[in-house]
Amino acid sequence: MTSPEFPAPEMSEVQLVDILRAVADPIRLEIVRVLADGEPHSKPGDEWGFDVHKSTLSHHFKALREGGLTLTFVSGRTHAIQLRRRELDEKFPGLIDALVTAGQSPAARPNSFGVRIR
Amino acid sequence: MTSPEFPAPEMSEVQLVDILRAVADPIRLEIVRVLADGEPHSKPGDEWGFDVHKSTLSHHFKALREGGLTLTFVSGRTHAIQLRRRELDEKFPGLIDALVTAGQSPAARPNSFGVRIR
DNA sequence: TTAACTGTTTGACAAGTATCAAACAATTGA
DNA sequence: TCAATTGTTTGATACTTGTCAAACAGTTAA
Repeated sequence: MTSPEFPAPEMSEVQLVDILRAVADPIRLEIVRVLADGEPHSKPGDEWGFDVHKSTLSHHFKALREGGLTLTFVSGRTHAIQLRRRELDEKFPGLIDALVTAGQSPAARPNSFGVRIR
Repeated sequence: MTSPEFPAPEMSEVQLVDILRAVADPIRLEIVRVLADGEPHSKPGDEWGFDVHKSTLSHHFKALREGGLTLTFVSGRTHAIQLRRRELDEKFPGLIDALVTAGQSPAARPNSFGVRIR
């Protein structure tokens, strides 16, 4: 079963600065970029490829959740994490996109038609 | 005369995380929002309306400059600060816009940090 | 030259944070 | 029931950071 989420703030209480503090870390920023599709991702430490202890990774997941960026679902003894993409896009328009897009080559960036130049 | 800028990094060396760390502070975020027009602004502490010591404000200006967000110009005994808007928009499309646009209703904002001048 | 002005730099300090390691809790499988 | 699995929590530590206060440096005015 997928049930008791870990506590996360209401989006109405989330301030822009909270979001920025949460992503102002290389590891957490990379996590957000991976989660950008808005789908749930399982979070076994191994698959992320970060060279940090599992407790450190857990600390970062907590920072993202408490910063208002993600939700955590528990399913058996595994957990899943999901970016609150819809809520974030509504309250902070363009922010997640900017975080994901930044640094990519211009050709890889979506244009106004949502289509990539080939 | 307007001349010796303080040292600022080349935009090619600026990482997204540096930018995010620089704006992940209430005072610096507000400064960036004010500077968002890309024009030079004089920086006498009084006009910003923050309730911090002048040396603290100077520290924040330095953080923005070293983070790659701003340039500082010296003119006589006054200084001016300017957001590197064009460069930032090119390298991090939509980011500054998102920071300025994001969140609170315009009415709720002018001083959402509760800080005042001393 | 001397004093006032504008802002930076340095020093000190409290608070926050990224990290590892070990202990812990819940679940699943044998 | 017992052991393995998955991830969190707690404790310790080193590092970073936001802040004030005081000293400093360059410029302008008297």
